[in-house]
Amino acid sequence: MELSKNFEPQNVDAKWYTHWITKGYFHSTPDEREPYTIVIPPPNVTGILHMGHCLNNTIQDILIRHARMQGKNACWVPGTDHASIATEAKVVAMLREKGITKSSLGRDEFLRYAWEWKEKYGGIILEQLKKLGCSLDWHRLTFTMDEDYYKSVIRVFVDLYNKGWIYRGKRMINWDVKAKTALSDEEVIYKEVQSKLYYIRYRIADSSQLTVDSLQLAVDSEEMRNPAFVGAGEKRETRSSKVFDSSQLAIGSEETRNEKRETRNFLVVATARPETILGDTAICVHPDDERYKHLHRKFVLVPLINRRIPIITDEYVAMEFGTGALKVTPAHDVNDYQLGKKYKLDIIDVLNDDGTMNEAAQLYIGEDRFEARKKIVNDLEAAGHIEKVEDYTNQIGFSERTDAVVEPKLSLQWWVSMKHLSTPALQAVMNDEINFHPTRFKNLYRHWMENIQDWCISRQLWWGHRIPAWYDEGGNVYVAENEEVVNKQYEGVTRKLLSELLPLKQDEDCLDTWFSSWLWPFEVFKGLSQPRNVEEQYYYPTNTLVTAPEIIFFWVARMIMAGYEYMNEKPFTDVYFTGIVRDKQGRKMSKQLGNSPDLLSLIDKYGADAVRFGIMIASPAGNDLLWDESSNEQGRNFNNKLWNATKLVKMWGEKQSAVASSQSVVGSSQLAVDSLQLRVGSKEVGSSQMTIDSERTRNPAFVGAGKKRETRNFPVLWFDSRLNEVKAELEILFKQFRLSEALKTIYSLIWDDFCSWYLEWVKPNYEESIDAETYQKTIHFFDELLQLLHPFMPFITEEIYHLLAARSDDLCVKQLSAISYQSSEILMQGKLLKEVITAIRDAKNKNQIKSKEIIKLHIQTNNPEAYSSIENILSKQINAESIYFTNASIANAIVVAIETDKFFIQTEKKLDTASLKDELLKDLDYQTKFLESVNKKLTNERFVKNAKPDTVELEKKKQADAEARIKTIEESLATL
RNA sequence: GGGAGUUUAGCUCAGCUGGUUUAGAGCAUCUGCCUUACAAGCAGAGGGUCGGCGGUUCGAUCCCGUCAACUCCCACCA
Repeated sequence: MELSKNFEPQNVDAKWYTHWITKGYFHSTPDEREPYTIVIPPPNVTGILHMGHCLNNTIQDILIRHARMQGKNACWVPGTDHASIATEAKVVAMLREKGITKSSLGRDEFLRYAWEWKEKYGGIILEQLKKLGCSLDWHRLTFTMDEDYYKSVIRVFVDLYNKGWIYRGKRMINWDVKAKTALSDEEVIYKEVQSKLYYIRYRIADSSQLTVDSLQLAVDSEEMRNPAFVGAGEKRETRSSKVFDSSQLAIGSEETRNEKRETRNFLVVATARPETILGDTAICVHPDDERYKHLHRKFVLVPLINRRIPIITDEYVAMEFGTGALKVTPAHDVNDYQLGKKYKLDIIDVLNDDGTMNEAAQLYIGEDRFEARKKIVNDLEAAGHIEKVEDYTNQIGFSERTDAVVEPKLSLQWWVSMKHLSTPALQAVMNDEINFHPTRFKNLYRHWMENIQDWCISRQLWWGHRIPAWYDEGGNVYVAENEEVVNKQYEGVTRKLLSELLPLKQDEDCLDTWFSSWLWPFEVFKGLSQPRNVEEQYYYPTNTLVTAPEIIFFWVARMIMAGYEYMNEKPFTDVYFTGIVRDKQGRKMSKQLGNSPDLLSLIDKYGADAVRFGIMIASPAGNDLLWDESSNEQGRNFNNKLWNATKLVKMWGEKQSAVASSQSVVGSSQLAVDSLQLRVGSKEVGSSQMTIDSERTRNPAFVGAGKKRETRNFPVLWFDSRLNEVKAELEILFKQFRLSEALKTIYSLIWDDFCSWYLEWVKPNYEESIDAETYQKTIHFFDELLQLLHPFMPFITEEIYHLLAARSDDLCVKQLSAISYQSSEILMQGKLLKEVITAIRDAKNKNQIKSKEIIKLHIQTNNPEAYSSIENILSKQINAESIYFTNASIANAIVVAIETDKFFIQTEKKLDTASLKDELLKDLDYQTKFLESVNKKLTNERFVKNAKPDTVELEKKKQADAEARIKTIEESLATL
């Protein structure tokens, strides 16, 4: 069969994926083997494969395929997340295009559309994962809103409610005005924004107004902390009447820093959000601020609407910021809200849910907050209330999902108290029951867990798990799995009374997406819906979680909590945190920037293997990677290298097998091997014309006829040891999750050791054929290399595996063989051989001797034995017609020194002695300096006394070697 | 403001808890090759006071301190 010039992945990838699926290799069922389980971080149903997914899932596939080849029962569970906000946003947008609004549809109708959308588009990302080669067990596909899963989420809610850990409370939350929903802190992204700081004059209320000293109430710290107590604007009429002392008004006013400010009549406040002054209910200054001491307990008027608000004092205010006076808008700022609670201020919410001004604002009703801002600035200006406007850079929160500016908003939400849940979850990580890779994420985790905040779990959305709470018209709340249970549970006095009234109404809101995904590691095995079932017992706890560090709190921490709470066991043993994929300039890949490449077109262009290679080659655990398309080229080139090696070996096979089939001897004995040194006439094609010509066979692999067999086929022996050496290294790298390193190691083993050295060493001479034993060994080595590479690049390896020989099995499930003996002696010899070849090639190159040009090589060595098994390879690799051993220096030759041996290259060509001399002098200089540094150590008594004996020995050897080298170089210089 | 990480060749990174010659890869660069598997390749080469300064040590890229730059996370001064 003729193989194409280059590897063409386009036809290969799909063929093998289908084959693997047909064979059921990815499907796992419990058996007697040790399980190795990974649950996929479920991508959003709205998701489209991006570089982050690519990295993440490639890593998981590598781990799973590796485990599968190690003989473990590998199970990788796929699934998708319903992603309430993201999906609802997509569905709303789709409906909008059709001219339909969500509210006009009603909940049930809307959900019908949403499900339809999910069925139609929700599986795209899964198909993309198949293209990438992910060996997921598709029988186990799970969706976070599957019937059983849904019920389990609800059950968990009810359970936590009954434990008293879920409560309903009013609190300042992040409000997404576009999605009209609450956001958790984690869903808010702060960005630096250029804005303006407006200095606004508030007129000080006239002397007939009241003072406010009694407003400075004691702080009820208990109430401050417990969000459950935060009642709706518990306004209290606490202002006592006290006659204003007008004499205080003028005092201190001249001391203000800004003379121009009309302090006598005005108080100036700096704000970035002038539209919120309509919700102001106080002005706050620092109690020690001399500039404002005369204003304590006085009032000001809110511009434009003339609401009278008190001036209060609190140490919270930063004197150096702005004017040192802070406007307090409890409904629209988290800190102001705290102040409002502390001083029992009115709470005036001036915004509607969609971010427009409401009636309470009095002005600009129905206008968007940003529109209102423009208008109020004009109006304030016109009324002389603006003192100045400064440019100002501040941090503004944006919704992660809709990119709308987040509005702090007071609202009634459902919360989970995290104290009880977090304790075991923190311990598990701190005492290494669960291992983080890299370990430094432990610190981050601990810090967060020790300062954990209660979790706001309600979202004002329809797509998701509807909160199982029912209300009667009296405002009473009933929580249970469904309405029937509510009715049953509350039978008796309360319910009897209620049943005569209006029916119960279920909470309109849904649960936060993470409130379902924290059950993922066990609920994919129905650990909660069917407790203690066979699968859960077998697969749980899972082995490795692979995820991005960004969601360590969103998801990882919460899964650990849920695992201990509901399974009494950790959800996974190892957590591998991938880096964040960035572009060449170090920017995070994002839709907005448009710097995220289209993965499918990359796969089309380079093949899945090359893309997998590209993303893996430089992505150490936990470190970000700067991704660049050129890394795919490296992957593609590697594909071609493998492909060409295949062509070479197959070519040998075609020649070899034609003869071997008649001989049918595969290295069964020493004699058989010798007799198999064949040659095939190059021009003849038919096997009948093939000839055996042992005389003419000079396969360099077989040298030193008198040697013991073990030392004879040096390339095979060497590569065998080298391969096993690397296998041992790889085992360690896999244990440490250093997959990028592992790939580099395999890459170099294949490209350098196998292709550049081994294949060249065993390559038959022109028009000769390879011997059967070497050929069989080569196939065997190739198989093992493909196996090592398979987890990283599954498609091409499977393809080549089947091209190399007729197979009854598949590489995908081929079990890795045990690591066998490595001969350090042979490895050392191989190293020497490589060094000598390189040095002599370099010498030829430097002397303008073409590599093809034939030379004579003389070796001066104390140990000619060391060369006996490698000299034939050596002469072939450097194009030497003969190798001689000598005791004396050879005149007019290029001299190369390696350790204590000297190599004299004789050639027809006239040598440039001047440049040779330069080279030698340079080397001499280097060696002399080196020797000095070694001598310095060895003459240092303290070094000899304190250093480990081994180290001293090593230094002594270095000394001896350097001295020998210097002697060699000096001798060589003398001969020139 | 609090915490973490990074800083090694032009670029991207190794260097696994102090001595493997005076630090390694891969890209990129340069030189020579269309050599019979591979020019998306082969054979070679050059390139680094290991961010700065101190300290510990016989010895520091590695340990400690400090400064600097960059990145991320947390907190949010209107």
